[in-house]
Amino acid sequence: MRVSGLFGGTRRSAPADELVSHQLLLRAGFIQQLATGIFSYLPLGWRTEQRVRQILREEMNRLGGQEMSMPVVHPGELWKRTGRWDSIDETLLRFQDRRGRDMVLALSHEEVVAELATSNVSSYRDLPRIVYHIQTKFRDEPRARGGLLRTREFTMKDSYSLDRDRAGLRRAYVAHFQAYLRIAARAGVPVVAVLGDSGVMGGHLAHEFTYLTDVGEDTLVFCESCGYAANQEVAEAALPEADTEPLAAPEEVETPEATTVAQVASSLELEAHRIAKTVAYMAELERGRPWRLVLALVLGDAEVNLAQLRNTVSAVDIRPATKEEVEAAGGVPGYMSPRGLPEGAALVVADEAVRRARNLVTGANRAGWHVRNFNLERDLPQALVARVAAAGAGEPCRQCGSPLSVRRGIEYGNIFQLGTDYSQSLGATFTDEDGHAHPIVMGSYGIGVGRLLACIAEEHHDERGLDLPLAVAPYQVNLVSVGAGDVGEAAETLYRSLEEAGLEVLFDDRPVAPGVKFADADLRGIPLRVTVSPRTLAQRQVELKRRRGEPRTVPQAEAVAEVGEELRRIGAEEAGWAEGQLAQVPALVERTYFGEG
RNA sequence: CGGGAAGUAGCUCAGUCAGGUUAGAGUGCACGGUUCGGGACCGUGAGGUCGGCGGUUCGAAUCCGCCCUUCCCGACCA
Repeated sequence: MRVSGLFGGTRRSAPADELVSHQLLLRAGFIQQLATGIFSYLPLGWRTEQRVRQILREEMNRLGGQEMSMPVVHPGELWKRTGRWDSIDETLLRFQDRRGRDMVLALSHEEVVAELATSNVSSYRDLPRIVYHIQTKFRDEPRARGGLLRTREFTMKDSYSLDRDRAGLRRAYVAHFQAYLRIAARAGVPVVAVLGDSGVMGGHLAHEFTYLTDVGEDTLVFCESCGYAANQEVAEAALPEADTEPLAAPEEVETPEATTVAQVASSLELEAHRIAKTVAYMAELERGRPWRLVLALVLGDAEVNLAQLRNTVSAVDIRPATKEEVEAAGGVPGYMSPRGLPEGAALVVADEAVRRARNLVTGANRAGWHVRNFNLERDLPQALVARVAAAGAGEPCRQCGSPLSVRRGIEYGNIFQLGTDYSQSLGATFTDEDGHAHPIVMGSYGIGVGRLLACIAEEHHDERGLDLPLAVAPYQVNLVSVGAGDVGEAAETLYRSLEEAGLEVLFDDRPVAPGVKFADADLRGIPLRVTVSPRTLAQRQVELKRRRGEPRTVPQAEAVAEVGEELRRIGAEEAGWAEGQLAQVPALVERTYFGEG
């Protein structure tokens, strides 16, 4: 490809306050935004996307996946049958066709796969199967952000496993677990696997594959000592021992101006974890029904784990309550607790650690007052008890007791053990050897292609621009001619020779100053630059330079061979790096819990 | 959806507080010339419903109201 004919050039500037990786993808002419969270891929970006897709295909095929294609537009009816029409909020984009029928833009394809299975799988002989496609998804996210990090329209590689039992599901799950690590390694992105939330996909066990970076929007909890790793949404710290001190009688105590945990702790001269903190939320427990006040009770030094709270009360949606909503239920902000609220005013969920502690301090629902000697089981027997406190840095690991650490990351893919929820609601069954019908056991596995691209850009750039791995770069070689005349002809000849040798070349043939070409080459991040100039030509040589390496010259006559050799070296180095990343996989699989079977 | 900010040339932004000639810069684009190994220089030129609608005013990019769009921070996910 000639730069002179390329659709989409580079830009000198990009909007401020965007992620660096996003700015570079914009400036390099890889992507362009059309609307919030909706992007076009320009030719260079598209080629990189295709490279990533190729890696996905190879790894999916390798584990026995069969590529296919499923529709983007689904009848709403199908989603009503699995309940997701009601259980998913506005993230699911709904509309009607000309006949007034409900339709949805797919945000994943569990329904369609299960529906396909009803007619394409009938016997245990038709199992196991793994199908996948790489296709557009739409999720009307409340807030798209960070360029490709979080878009509304995006490409996902989603695969689905169909098995007769949990043992089969476990095999497919482990195969994907390994493949996802391989894919990231091949794309040049270091990732870790963490326990994840099964969320709207339903199901039981889930892992997420995360690129660790401070700009990530996920919070992960790690134990350096035993390797426990989980998204904070599902992370659990070790539970404290149950208190054994005798229950004391409740006693109101005046705490003027003490509306925060810190103030109460200091005013009563006690530690924060001796306080039962109440956090108020409003939850939509059933679609279309009025929202309900939900009070979460955690120890004073803990934060509420919203995902866990949401799962505990099976909420469709949940958000922090406003002061007005708290007051409407009879609560006094700053001094609130579920204790003493009118019967049924709120759904109360207490953290297990609160249940185990005795004689805590909590709000009196009266301005300026708290209560000593609060005991959950005695004073609030109706409260639900669950693990709704978030595991934070420094808390003891549930597996080994070592202090946990917290980091940020970008989730590029995840895997779910679905079980039989979808197959049961859509009637996807198979017949076993004895003629009995059973629901098919399903798994689902997703990778965000654009998000992976964002991770690649985040990992591979410097102040000059992108520095892409050969495995995903839009072209292998960036040929640059400096000057016209003989140089131009020599460059043309080399361009043809490189292409004839089967190499993918971006040829900057524009009649512009060398500095412009070099700056653009650096910005686009193609791994190998080849320069033909009067200076090199005078000695019958051309220059080879890796994106971040030192230039060297090679004889003009051997240029094609030298370029091929250099590309092989780059490829070998990347493969070596990937092997290093993957060396730990067997141990990781060994110590990772994948469920029974 | 809550909080904050912004919409002016293809792009990045001044100008708006304090209303008043023909609305600016840099960059990009076109043409000419000089250059030719790190976004070089000189000249000429094209390019704008100042996000939209309404209001105030002799007069609105500027003040007021409503709406739309976009970004950032929170609550949600590949």
